[in-house]
Amino acid sequence: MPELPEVETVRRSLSATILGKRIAAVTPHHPKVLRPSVRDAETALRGATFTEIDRVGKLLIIATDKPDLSILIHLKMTGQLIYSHDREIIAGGHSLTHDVVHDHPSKHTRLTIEFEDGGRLFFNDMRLFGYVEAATERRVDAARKKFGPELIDSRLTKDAWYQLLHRRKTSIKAVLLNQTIVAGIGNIYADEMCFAAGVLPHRPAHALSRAECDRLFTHGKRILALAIEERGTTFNHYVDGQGNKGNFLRFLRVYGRGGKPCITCSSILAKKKVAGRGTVYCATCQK
DNA sequence: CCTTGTGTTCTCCG
DNA sequence: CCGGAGAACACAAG
Repeated sequence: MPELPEVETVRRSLSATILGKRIAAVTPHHPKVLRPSVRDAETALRGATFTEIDRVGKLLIIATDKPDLSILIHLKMTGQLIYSHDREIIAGGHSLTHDVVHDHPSKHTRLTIEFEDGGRLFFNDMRLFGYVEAATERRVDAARKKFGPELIDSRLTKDAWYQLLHRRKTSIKAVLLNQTIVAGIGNIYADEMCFAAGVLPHRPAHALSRAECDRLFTHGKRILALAIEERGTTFNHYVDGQGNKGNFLRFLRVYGRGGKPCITCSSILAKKKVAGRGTVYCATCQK
């Protein structure tokens, strides 16, 4: 599942490949992926050049050189954005190589954006929850406003973090997953943060002590930073902008490990639904 | 039946 | 009766 570290990795990898390239053609392979409508988005995108890629939480915001046009992209659960360029090296009139980096479009490719230099950007999404949206500045501003601060934002202080959490009556897991309270955390990192902080995910947020909130703050920042460094977690579908898997899977201590022994105390990790999501935790290590 | 991110809708409470 | 919080539902495919 693409969460903040995965989307940030996609942002960085695509920033190195698609910026400054003019869009020659937009080919939708499924009607519900392009917003606000297939026709409007196609018209807006054709001839545009991507100038900068920003990210808020799990949402990518790509600026263009067209007036009042940005592109919002959300990968949701199974979305992938993969850039591919069929490289042809011509020497002495002969084509020496023709490397097709990826087998695309695949059956889950919902959109292909072709650039004038021959490079192509594929939007794949098995589940069809993700979208590519042509947006005005007004729309982008409205989208940005819905997000709370990010845990990796250096402007977010420990005190402000405590203020965000300690009044909430719902579970700490539901708070961590709520994008309007804190942006970018999904099911994988929520469970990892609770484990690292020694906090049971179903505890009401307002029942957490200052020390427990501080531990969530410190470990949360550490986990997200390390996950970005390791280019994200590939559990099922996630790949970066070049089709490469992330390396953070080997750092996971609880997610996906329900029924297996705790890394710390060897007791069997519990698994149950919290905040409507599958949740793994250690009933011994987490209080 | 399970998996999950988020927008929408419903319910509850003061 | 309004507003807000929180929970439940809808979506989608394998």
